[in-house]
This record gives sequence, structure tokens and C-alpha cells, in this order.
Amino acid sequence: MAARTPAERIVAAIRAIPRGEVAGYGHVAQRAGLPGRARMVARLLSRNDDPTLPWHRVLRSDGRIAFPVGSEGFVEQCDRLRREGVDVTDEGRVRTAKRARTLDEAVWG
DNA sequence: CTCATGACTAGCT
DNA sequence: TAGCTAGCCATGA
Repeated sequence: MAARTPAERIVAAIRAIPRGEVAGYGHVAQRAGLPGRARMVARLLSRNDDPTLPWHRVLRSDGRIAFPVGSEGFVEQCDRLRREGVDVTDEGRVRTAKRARTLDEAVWG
């Protein structure tokens, strides 16, 4: 096994997100061993070319989709999440079954 | 090396 | 609760 690069660790962390659940950029980064690199995760997804990567499960710290409402990426992410059983409002807000105020306890808590 | 950009976050008003 | 500002990290010109 080759030495995993930070980017690979981030990808692995995203792949570790269970279907129907979501995680925040900061959480993914921290789980990847890169605390404070939330922007690195975002940049990776923006440049990611892996269709098997569940990028749609990655949301902002507010629990909202990182795309502007009505945007193409927003619609796609929203659609994918809904197909996994995740409730998403028109505002892009994601509601987990645990109904936690913060993703911290909703997913990885 | 410096400036500008971005799928971010936390803090303050 | 909502909106704005400053801070932080990586990359590209």
C-alpha cells in the first residue's frame, strides 16, 4: 500500500459516510487527519473526478448544501440525498432522522 | 514572492 | 434569527 496522501484520506473519509447520512466539511477533514482543512475538502470535491465518490453527503457546518439554491449542483445534490432517504428542504437544509441541531451529533457524534 | 479565488468556519452585531 | 466581517488553508497566475 502506497503512502496515502491527504487527498486520499479525505476521499476515504467521505466514502466512510453511511448511506442516508451526511457529514460536514470540517468533520470530514478532521476524520481524514486534517483539522482545519475544510477548504481543502471543498477544493478536492470541486476538482474530484470520481463518480463513485458520495460527495453529495458532504454539507456545510450549518447543515446546508454548499451550493447556491437553484444552482445545478444544488439540484443534483438535493436529488441524490432525497433518493437516499434524506429530507432536504427547498432552502437546501438537510434534516437527519436524529433531528440534531448540529451535524456533530447527527452523524459522527 | 505577492495577489486573487474558493463546494469553509467561527465570531460579532 | 439573519447578515456581515475576519480568519484560515491550498492552488494558480
